[in-house]
Order: sequence, then C-alpha cells, then structure tokens
Amino acid sequence: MAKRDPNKTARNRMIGTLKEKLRELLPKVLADSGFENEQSLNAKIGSRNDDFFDLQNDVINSQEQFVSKWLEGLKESALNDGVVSDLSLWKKIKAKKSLKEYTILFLKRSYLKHFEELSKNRPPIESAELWIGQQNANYGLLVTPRFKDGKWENDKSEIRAFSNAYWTIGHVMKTGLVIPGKEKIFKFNDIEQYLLFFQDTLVRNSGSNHEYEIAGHYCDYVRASDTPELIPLLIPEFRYAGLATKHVYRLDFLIINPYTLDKVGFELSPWSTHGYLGKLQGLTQKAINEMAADNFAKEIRKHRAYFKQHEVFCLIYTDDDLKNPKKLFKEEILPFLQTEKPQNQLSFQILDEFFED
DNA sequence: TTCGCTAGTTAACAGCGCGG
DNA sequence: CCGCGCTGTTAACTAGCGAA
Repeated sequence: MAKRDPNKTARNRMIGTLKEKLRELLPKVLADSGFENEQSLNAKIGSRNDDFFDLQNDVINSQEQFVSKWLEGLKESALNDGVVSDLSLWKKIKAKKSLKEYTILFLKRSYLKHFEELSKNRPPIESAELWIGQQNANYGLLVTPRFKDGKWENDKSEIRAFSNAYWTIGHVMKTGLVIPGKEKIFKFNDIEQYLLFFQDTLVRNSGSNHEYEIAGHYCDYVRASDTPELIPLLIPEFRYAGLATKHVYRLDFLIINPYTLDKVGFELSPWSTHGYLGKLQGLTQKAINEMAADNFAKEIRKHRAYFKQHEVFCLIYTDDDLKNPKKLFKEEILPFLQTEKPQNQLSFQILDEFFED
C-alpha cells in the first residue's frame, strides 16, 4: 500500500475532531429541528451538495469557501427558486441556532472528507477521454473507463475520485488502454512493459525516426525517476477528431499537465514531409511562392484548429531542431514533464489547527 | 546498534441505507 | 439513477521494546 501522507493524516485527525463535536451537538439538534435521527439529518444536508455545487468541475480551495457557497445555494434555491424542501430547511437553519452550528460543522467536515477531489482541477467529462494511434490500431485513454452499450465511456461521478495524477504514467498503469468498441483493455503489469509498448508499438508504427528517438529519451527519463508514476505521459499520435474515422490530423506528441490540465502539443515537421514542393520545373518564381505560401497556410490552419477545438498549444520543430533529438527532448520537452503538485492553502489551515490547542 | 516481534493506528475499500 | 455518510474489514505502516 502507498506510503502514508502526513497531510492526509492531519486531515483525518481534523475530521475525527469534527465528528466528536457533531455527536455532542446531535441530541439538542434533533430535539430542536424535529429530524428523526442522525442518518436522516446528515443525508438531508449532504444530499444537497450535488445541487449547490458542480461537483464535477468546481474547484474549491477552503472550508470557508465550501460552506459559504453551500449556504448561498440553499438560500437561492429556497427563496428564488421556491424549492419547498429547501425553504423548510432554510427556515429551520435560520430559526435554530443549534442546527445552524451543526450544519456549518458538518459542511466543514464534508469538505475535508472530499478535499482531494474538490481542490484539484479535474478534466471535464468531454475531455476525460482521448484516442491515440493509427486508423486500425487505436487505443483509448480514459480516466474511469466503463463499457456500456458497445462503447467505452467514463463513469463521470468517479472522475474526481480518481486517485492518480491525471494523464500520467500512474494513470495509464491504473486504467490501461481500452480497445474501441470491444470490452477489452490493454493492461500493463509494470512500467517497463508500458514503455516498451509505447516506444516499440505505438510510436514505431507511426514510422518517424525522430519520434522513435524522442520516445526513447522519454523512456530513459521515466526509468531513471524515483516517482515515475507522477510523470506526465508523452501521448503519441493524438487523434484530434477522436474516434471519428476520418481524422484530419494527428498530433505527434501531446503532454497534459496533471495539475493545471494545460495541453501542449509537439509537432515534428521536417520539410520533406510537411513543406516539400513537388514538380517545380517550369513554374515561375511567383507560382512557387504561391505554392509555398499555400503549404504554409495549411500548416497554420492545422495548428489553429488544434488550439480552438482542444485548447492545445502547439510547438513546431523543423529540420534544424530535428538534427539533435536528444537536445530537443532535453530543452523543449523535458520542462513540460517536470511538474509539481501545487500546495493548497489547507496546509496552512492545518498548521493553524496545530497551534490552536 | 540492529534485528524481530507485537500492538496500535490508519488508508483504502466495500456494503448499506438515506434523500432527491 | 446519483451522491452522500456511516460502519466494519483488511492490510500497510509505525512505535515501542527486548534480545543479541
């Protein structure tokens, strides 16, 4: 099992303390508010979370933010939307001091219990799956894959509970790669097995030596790391039109930052495949320039399309850069692999708690 | 100092009942 | 169906202690 995380331990201790306080308050709250029992009361409060928050996407950074947003949500629903059950709850909370206190403590505890999920950026459902590879050999990388009605989809309620960093080595080790349309998952027993598959199947099939060599440097970097599971995937052959059969473009490599979810695309564009002009004999200089401009425009259109549809910024490398793939990897790609989990302000709240007693 | 053992702690997980 | 909280279980980890 994973090593214990001191932050988690501290959080659990706070959760334990809050639980004791809630249990102390409970008898009075039940008497004041008329709720039957603890379970019913807790369910009443807890069940509103889904309505007052966008649990899939809202990023919430503190207990206070959680509590105030919940209370605002209840007020809005009760007074503006006229939801009867919420109006009755709102009135009770306003009238009974004990219930108000209980609710606030309860919500603080709720937040702590779900801290990991609520405080991180998580991919919206529509970008929680991506497809890679060639036409007849493509694979899906999903966050919480589930096979339903002949198709792969994400279990959307589980995306936020996903415990690995998104789009990392740890991610693919957890989920594997799914085969489109079939209830089959390509699983990897260890990281080495994935790396071999990555370099020698996924990338080799693309046919570019440059890509193959860069993939090799990536593998070496992962092998040498103490925490390989936290390294972002170097996603090869990202199909920008998803599973649609006729995809216009593929991206050579894609990296998604696990914490900001920013996407960066890498395009290796030797002149011979992307800019080469055939049959120039007999053409005027003007015509040649027009052709070149047209090619250039096509490239630019492609990258603009990438960005607009998928919010992928593209970095393009041409012949000069490709002469030294090792340097290209080290200077251009590596920085995007060295990501660090941002510190949340809850750490400070925990520190405060320490010094209070 | 280093080991091996034990008892206590706790992260992770599954199963259940509640509300909507 | 979804999401929530509670509980009990399991297994990983840790601290403490005695023996070599």
